[in-house]
Amino acid sequence: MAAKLSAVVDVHHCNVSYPSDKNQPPHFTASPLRISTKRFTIFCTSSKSPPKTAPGKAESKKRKTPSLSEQLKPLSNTILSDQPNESHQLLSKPKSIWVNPTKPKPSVLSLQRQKRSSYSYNPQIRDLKHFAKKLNDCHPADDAAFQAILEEIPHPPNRDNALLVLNSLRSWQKTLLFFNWIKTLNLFPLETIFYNVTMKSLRFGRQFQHMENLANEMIENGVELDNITYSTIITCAKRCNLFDKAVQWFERMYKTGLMPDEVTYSAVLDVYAKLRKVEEVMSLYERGRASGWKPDPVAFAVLGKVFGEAGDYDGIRYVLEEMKSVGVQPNLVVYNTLLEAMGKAGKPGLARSLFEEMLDSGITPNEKTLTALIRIYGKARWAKDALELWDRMRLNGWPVDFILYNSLLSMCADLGLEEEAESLFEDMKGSESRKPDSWSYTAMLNIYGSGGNADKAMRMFEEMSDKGVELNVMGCTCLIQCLGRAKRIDDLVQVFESSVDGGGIKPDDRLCGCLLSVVSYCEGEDANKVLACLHKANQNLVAFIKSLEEEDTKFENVKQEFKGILSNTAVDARRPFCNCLIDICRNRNLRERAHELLYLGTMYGLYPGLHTRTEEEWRLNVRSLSVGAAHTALEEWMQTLTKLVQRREALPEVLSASTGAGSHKYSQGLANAFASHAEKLAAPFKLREDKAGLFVATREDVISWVHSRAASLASIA
DNA sequence: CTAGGGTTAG
Repeated sequence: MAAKLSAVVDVHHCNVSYPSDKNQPPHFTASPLRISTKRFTIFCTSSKSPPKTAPGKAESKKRKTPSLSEQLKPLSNTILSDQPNESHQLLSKPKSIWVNPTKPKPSVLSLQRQKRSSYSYNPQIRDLKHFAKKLNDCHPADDAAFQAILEEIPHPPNRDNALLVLNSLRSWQKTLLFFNWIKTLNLFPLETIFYNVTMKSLRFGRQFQHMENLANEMIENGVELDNITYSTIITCAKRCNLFDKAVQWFERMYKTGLMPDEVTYSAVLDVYAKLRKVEEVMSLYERGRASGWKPDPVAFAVLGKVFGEAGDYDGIRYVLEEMKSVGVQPNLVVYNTLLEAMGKAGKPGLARSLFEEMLDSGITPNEKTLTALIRIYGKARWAKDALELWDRMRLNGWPVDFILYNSLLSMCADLGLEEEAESLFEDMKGSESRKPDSWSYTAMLNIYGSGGNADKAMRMFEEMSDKGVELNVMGCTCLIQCLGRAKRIDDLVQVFESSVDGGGIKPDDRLCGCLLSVVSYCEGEDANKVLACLHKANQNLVAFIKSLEEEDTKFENVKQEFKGILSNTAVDARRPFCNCLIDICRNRNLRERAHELLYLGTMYGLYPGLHTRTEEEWRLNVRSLSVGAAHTALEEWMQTLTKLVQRREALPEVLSASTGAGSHKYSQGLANAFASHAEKLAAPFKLREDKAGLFVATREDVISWVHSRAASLASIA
């Protein structure tokens, strides 16, 4: 199926060798490749081609939670007949499996929606609305006052009157009080609709327990639960994050012989989407299709969301193809969902063309559409498209809200558009309804921080406290990064202390990573001051740095400590931690330690694709490495290549190293640093003129480099 | 919110 297709193993991708380590924490993605090697080496010292498939991959993909079909087994034995439903069929158009027309199609959903009774006009509507307003205005804690108002109901509380009032109450507490009052009056039997209306209010207040009590009361009193009841229960459970409850009530429908209709069905689809259970969503979807269901835009929005969250482009394409084959025209929400999904799948170009398609079909974008696109262009650093879209927004008068304003500011930060951001920021200050908030200030701190403008960043910081806008942890991180780069360590300490001790900011792993990077390029007293800050946020990390500096610390200890630290670190922050720690070692002349850390980082999967091989070319990819880590990796690689040459093993024609072009305006330097280190090693890599950040050497270059180096070493000896 | 399902910011 789609999710599996995108997980296909990249055969050019797995050449790092790992000694087996059985004690890895469960959340480390162990490499599927375990070429056993006794040597302490990061790169494979065998030139044999890597296997096409990775042993153990299937193992690691094995699901830990039961699939929906497993969960619904009791159901499928009673109601559904077993059907072949292989997941790999999903990308193709579902075929009709039910060839024999005398056998009925097994059905998982009713093709007809729940019918609802029509309201008749209530001549007392004015009086009753007024009455409901009095109940709504009554103080929420004053039960006696509420009861007193109830007694003054202007018309007899018969079925229609009671229903009208019940529908007009706002808070769930009052709805429940009124519902119970009607029940005690016992003037007429309470039909399903009374429960449904009450439940709707409970859902609004996220009162699942009350809701479940009512549902059980219905069962006890023999009141029928219909599709509206179930979908309300299921979506309430979902909003309260009680997903098992949602599934439980859904299963109960089948057990009692009630077929879900498409509304209930897509509510459940969304439950599985929220749980990110892609396969379950698809299984349900496919079963629905096999039952003759023609999904509507809401169902496609759910599908789009689930693939977007998985970053699964094949899945998104599948949704688009399905809509076409079913004949459903996407609406605004579907487009918004798919645009968002394209962004998450890292496809800005396809998001752009989908947006144009949406405009061509006559749909006007709303704030959410534009927020998604602006964000995508910003993250992709597509300045031209971002600015062009911004122009079109103004030109066409497309809707703008506060979130979109802040997203535009963040986009400016991503692209380093300082002037544009400043003028937008001034606009916001001048407006009544969109005064800059902590998001807006964070974006400005980000801009000045990444631009190295410490003075302006500090001015923003002061302005925030003047205006009473709270600094959040991300703003704090941007500011500290900026002050660190400007070597304004005393200001840095002051900002850290005022925001962590006084301002109630809880340092997160990103902030720690930022402090760690400042430590890596500071010396002496400055480094100690920053370490003291870091100590308040993460004691173990500081202890680990100290142990790295001690000569008699054994590799085994480094390994254990580092593993412990990484396990307690957010996944996104692990590689930056490792990069900074390597830089710290290099800047303190602890080169062996740097190699140990790079080795461990590779083992724990922090540098996937560090080394890639095809038959013609081997490449060292250091674009996600810090300068020190890149130096270390280059040294390591040259050592490995030396061994291969000495053992006369085959090398590919081309050996290359990629530092990346550094698409961020302020993130240059890795290529330069790499070039000078290659020069220092006299390594034969030449920067390719036509490809930014790509260093290339031929096989012959490398072989002669190894020989000349051996010769010079021999002459020294 | 006139009984039920889907979409916006590090």
